[in-house]
Amino acid sequence: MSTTKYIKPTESEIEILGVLWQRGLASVREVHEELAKNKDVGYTTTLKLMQIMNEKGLVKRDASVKTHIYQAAVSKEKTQKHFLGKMIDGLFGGSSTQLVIQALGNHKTSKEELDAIQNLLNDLKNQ
Amino acid sequence: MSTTKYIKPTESEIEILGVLWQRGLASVREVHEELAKNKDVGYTTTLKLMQIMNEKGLVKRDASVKTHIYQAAVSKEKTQKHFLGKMIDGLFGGSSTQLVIQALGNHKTSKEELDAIQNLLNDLKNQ
DNA sequence: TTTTCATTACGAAAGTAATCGTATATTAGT
DNA sequence: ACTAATATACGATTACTTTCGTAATGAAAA
Repeated sequence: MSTTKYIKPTESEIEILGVLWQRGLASVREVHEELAKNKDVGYTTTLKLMQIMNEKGLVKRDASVKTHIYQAAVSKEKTQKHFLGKMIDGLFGGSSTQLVIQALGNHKTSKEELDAIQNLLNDLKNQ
Repeated sequence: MSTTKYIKPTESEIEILGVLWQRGLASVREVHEELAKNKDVGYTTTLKLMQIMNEKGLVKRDASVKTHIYQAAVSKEKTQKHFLGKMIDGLFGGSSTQLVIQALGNHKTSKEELDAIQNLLNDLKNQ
């Protein structure tokens, strides 16, 4: 039995995790530059957030070098799963199917993607 | 051009909207009793939230009677769409397919539901 | 009419998230 | 060794969300 409790990242924290999931390792500055592409925010704000995330256990860092190097300490899949479940319960009446239908209906999906979903669907049907 | 800007409901506000979407019309007490089934919260808290939601334009109310009657002023679909889009962008790298795969993979889905998705998929393929 | 009861209005506090200015420290270049 | 540049640490502020106590209101019952 695990006593580790789930720490829910905030919206800003998810943005930072996104960069770390993509890069693997990154300094505060690298993360900040990436975020700054999409929004106007100060460097120390990003720094502070990442420090807080470190305290919470959302990221880990190597502080043995001058420029601390960070990495995500929570998995992308687990986080996706958490928020997906939350959304299904809160907005889709517990029906993942409803969510799937909305997601497919509202976005253009390429043939390749449709095929990928078709394959998954076939697998599920044959279980 | 619409100047109406999207108002993002908070988590508690979504719970209230959920009740209103389900019932159509409801008093504060009715909403509150519903919420109280799942969490421990005071009546005036629910009241206050619904008053704030009214100011924000998330709900409308008929105040001509003693017991005000509320209804949602934002559609379920629009709200679902908004949060879905946000989640796809923030957590699934913009790929709705990735989200669909996760959603289908992590939840047991009945044959009927799989068929419903299959039908939608066929429609999309034939477009 | 007076009391009682359910309702709304209001304000303030507590909790959480995000922001950034300033101080301090460390490294690299001159 | 001194200076400049870049980094981290820290505290404080602002904004947003949730909470609920208390007062005011209005309707129904006694």
